[in-house]
Amino acid sequence: MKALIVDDDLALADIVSFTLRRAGYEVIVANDGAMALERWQTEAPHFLILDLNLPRLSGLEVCRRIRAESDIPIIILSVRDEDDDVVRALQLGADDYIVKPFSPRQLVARLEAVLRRSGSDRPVPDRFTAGDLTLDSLRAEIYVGENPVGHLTHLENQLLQTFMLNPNQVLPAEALIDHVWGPAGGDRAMLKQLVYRLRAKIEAAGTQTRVETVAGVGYSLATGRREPA
Amino acid sequence: MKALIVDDDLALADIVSFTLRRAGYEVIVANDGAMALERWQTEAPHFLILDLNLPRLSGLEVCRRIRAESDIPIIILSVRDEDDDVVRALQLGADDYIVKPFSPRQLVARLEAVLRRSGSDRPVPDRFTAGDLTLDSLRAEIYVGENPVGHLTHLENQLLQTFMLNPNQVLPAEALIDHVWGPAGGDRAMLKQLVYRLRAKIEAAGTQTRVETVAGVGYSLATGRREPA
DNA sequence: CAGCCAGGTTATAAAGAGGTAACAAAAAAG
DNA sequence: CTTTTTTGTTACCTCTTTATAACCTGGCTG
Repeated sequence: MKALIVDDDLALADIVSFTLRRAGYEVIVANDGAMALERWQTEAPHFLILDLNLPRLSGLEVCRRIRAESDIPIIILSVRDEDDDVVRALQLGADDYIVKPFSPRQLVARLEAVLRRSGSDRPVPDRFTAGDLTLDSLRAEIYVGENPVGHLTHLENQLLQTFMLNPNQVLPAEALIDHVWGPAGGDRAMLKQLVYRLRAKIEAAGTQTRVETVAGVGYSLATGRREPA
Repeated sequence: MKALIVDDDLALADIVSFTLRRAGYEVIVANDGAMALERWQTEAPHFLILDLNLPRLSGLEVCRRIRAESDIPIIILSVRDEDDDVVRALQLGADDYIVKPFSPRQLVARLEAVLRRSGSDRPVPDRFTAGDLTLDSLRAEIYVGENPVGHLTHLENQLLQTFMLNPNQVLPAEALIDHVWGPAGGDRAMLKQLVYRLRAKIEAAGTQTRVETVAGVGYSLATGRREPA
């Protein structure tokens, strides 16, 4: 997820930049209004952290112009905390208004609240791939390439999903049982049975990917490629 | 648009209440946490203004419980302005956090920013189309092309509308129940029945569009066209 | 070599999900 | 206040999914 930080105070921009990077975002910086618009166009960031007091083009104006064309989340970060400023910025379409000096933790929390609400936060991934096999965990459907080749039951879906989150790794039986049935929900006999049925389905699908047995320990999803060291 | 204000300080609740009413909102008040949940259930407000420091059930707990069942906008209004409090509230799913004493103008501006972002401000359009089937949700009338081909009941209308807002997507049973009956309002048996009745009507209408079952998950409205990747 | 695991296979039973239908309660219409 | 429509409830049936048990196999150990 890519952030565009707009601030003419380089030290400030650095702090914000550092904060967001640490929170796991990619960061681009612009130092004035005109540059902000340009970067916004060329870089297509996912959201903006915008100072109001900018050379060349005011923050409010930047906000207005971007809002005219895009619905991207915009968070204002400003020294001014007059009611008028806040209200005007929000009315122009900003999503939040934070007054400097700001708390990094709060900035991130507020940002994530806005992202959550805007729907641009990463939705829980519902599609997994291992080797040539793909699982659509929402539909519980498996594919080889583009072709649907089979339908899984709840438990099979759950199990394959666990495998795909840890491909080419040996997963102890206990861990698998926990992931599929939850704690105190399953036993080895049930897992054995489930593995058997899952194997039948993915073998019928005609894929390289297999569930391998690791005697005495558990199972592992082999993608056919060499396992990374 | 209906607000639920939750605050044990009656004077404060009155001020907020007055502010929102003047801004054109309908207002309901609750004075403690338990009452808040009850009112939320019975009154189905469009958003919450929530104090944190409540008798009987803390504001955070109210927030958590409501978030477990609903996506309704929640704005926290609290005297506490510790970073920890703000961050925790936002992480629990609150949309904004305003510190008392608050500015009425700013409260309204922030509220409206959240409502805008949450999409609850734009009126639901009253005409939907999916494939060759059209729904006039105001009249609860369905058409194939220009010809009216059937009349739906309230619930059927609600359900089809939900489908048409997300065509060709798998909608989990829970989500459908929520949209049709609201939180804590329906169960699978009722949904099953409702789907059965809706299917009868749209099948009788002679359309390509169908409600498909996704076993173990929910349903999906299939328009007959290829689904977008 | 006999016996005993662990794990694969097969079979069968229990549980559950979903479609259909009929009916009763509640709400709306007249 | 009666009649009609809508909604909720229950029951039944079928098909799928899941659990359980029995059996088979091959490797390992005493």
